[in-house]
Amino acid sequence: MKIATWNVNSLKVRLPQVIAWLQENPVDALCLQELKQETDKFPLDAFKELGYQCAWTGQKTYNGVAIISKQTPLDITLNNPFFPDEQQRLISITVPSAIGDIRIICAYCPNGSSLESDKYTYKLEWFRALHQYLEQQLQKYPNLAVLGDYNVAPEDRDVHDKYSGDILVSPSEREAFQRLLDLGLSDSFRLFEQEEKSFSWWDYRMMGFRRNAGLRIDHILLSRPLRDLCTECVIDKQPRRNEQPSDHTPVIATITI
DNA sequence: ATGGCATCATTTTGATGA
Repeated sequence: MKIATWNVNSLKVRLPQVIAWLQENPVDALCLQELKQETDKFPLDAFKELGYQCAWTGQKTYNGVAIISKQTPLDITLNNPFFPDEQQRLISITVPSAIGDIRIICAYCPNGSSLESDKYTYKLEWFRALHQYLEQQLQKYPNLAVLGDYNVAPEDRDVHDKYSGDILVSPSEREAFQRLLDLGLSDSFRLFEQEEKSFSWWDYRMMGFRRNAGLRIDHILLSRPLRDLCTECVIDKQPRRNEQPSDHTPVIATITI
């Protein structure tokens, strides 16, 4: 099976690209972030026509997450039960498979803005609560996949040379990300040999993509049983070359079940 | 030091993102 994550930066604007991508890449599950669309505006029919089912939660203007899946999503959980939050950033589903149920979690982690910002405090609190939720989920679901925009570049090799900011790479953010791995999750991209300077996001400004001035902040984390079955993880740069692209591009993991 | 681009909401400018 293949599972993927893509921050689309407005599903309304990007829907034709998402549909085209799914036709080219008929993954079993696609996690979307930054729908920027109210829940009742979700384009369910467009995905149904492709034979997909959906679980989603949205809000006006900001955030919003969805999981598009071939299997019927079961046990849909919106948000984090340990962290009351107006912002729609987290959704979980369960799908059946030959190795038993697989829990798929789609996350749009906060950006943080700057280290001095209240949004940064919120980001770290959000990660702490995510840690608590994943710890509980791992006990319940041994086959766990957590996909999304983490807004953390875990290591220096995940950051282009000229990046001058401290947000997304600060020690506290990296520690928060590492603490998720310490639960027994693996960054699937790093299970395999990869090209140097592999990124999943490029700034719209200053020709970021053309210069490959990017960051790797979109990740697929896998629990041990799924990690052992994971045979590939790739970043698909093609959608970033589209007209009117998202600033993020999809990451895809293959799990050979 | 700042803005640079894109999106959204309400406008001729601001908030947010990363």
